[in-house]
Amino acid sequence: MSCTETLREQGYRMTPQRRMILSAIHGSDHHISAEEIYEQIHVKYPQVNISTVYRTLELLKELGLVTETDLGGGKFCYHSVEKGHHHHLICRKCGRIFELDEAVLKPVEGTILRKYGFRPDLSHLAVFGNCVECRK
Amino acid sequence: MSCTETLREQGYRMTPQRRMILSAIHGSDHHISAEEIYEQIHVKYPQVNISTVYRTLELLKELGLVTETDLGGGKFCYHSVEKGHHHHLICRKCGRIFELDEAVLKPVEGTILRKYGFRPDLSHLAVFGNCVECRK
DNA sequence: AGGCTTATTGCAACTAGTTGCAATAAGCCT
DNA sequence: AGGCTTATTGCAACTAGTTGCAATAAGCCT
Ligand SMILES: [Mn+2]
Ligand SMILES: [Mn+2]
Ligand SMILES: [Zn+2]
Ligand SMILES: [Zn+2]
Repeated sequence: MSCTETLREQGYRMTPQRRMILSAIHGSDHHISAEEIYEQIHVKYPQVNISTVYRTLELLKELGLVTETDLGGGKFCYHSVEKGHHHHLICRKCGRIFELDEAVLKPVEGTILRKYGFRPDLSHLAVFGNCVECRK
Repeated sequence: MSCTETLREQGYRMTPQRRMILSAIHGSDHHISAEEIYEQIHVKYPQVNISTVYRTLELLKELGLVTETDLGGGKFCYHSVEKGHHHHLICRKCGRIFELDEAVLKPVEGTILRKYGFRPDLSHLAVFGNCVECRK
């Protein structure tokens, strides 16, 4: 199902602003911040307000179309859920970011569900620590 | 080793402000926010600035005396590391917070270290999801 | 195509947290 | 105890993100 269909299905409307925000997210091959999305749109359409960007990201998160992660730089980063399930390992010393396969945390999901009856959302985690290089 | 000793050992100084902030954290049996710490001090000593609270919390984190967690309310929460190692399960629907035993994530720590050479800091995580009640 | 309902937007004012800088005060050394 | 070095503070100005409200516009219904 397309993003537009998902929106419409839940009673939300597709607006030019939302189209531009989605296109910025889908067009970015890395994570993108709210500020970066805003700047990209602002060049062509300066009347678009940054609060619309934040509100739209909030909505896209809720609809499960976009994931939000705190990668430690003081800003949240976003990407399309279509880009696959993975987590991030972030080095506290050098700041480099590595991908962590979803499978590594899968067993824990079951353990938490059985032990606490709690279904954790382990779909896009940021895990801080120290990388190979920085541990030497 | 006491908090004062840890500070001194690293060349930091013990000030009345730091004493008050530490005492607020140690005195609280739950998690406490920066704003709450500030309010508590402000009643008696209105000249103390909130930037000092934020800066001190930053330092105490770095020294490993205090843990910081985003429990989802838009504010960070703090508590003394002395209060034991645990993680939090936070329900996205009802907002209730449950404790998750550290042991549950221990095996993952080893897996990540072996597979990626990355030493993750899994000492105080916030895991979002849905609780028993809200899954019914 | 035009009218109507109501979701969405831009705006302005706000909140949590950060940062540079000059004034202050820990605490070392005599 | 008093002087000196430099870590720390208060202050003011800033950044990322949020929120209430009136104006606007999606898209349904005729
Ligand atoms: Mn990612
Ligand atoms: Mn805790
Ligand atoms: Zn590193
Ligand atoms: Zn719940």
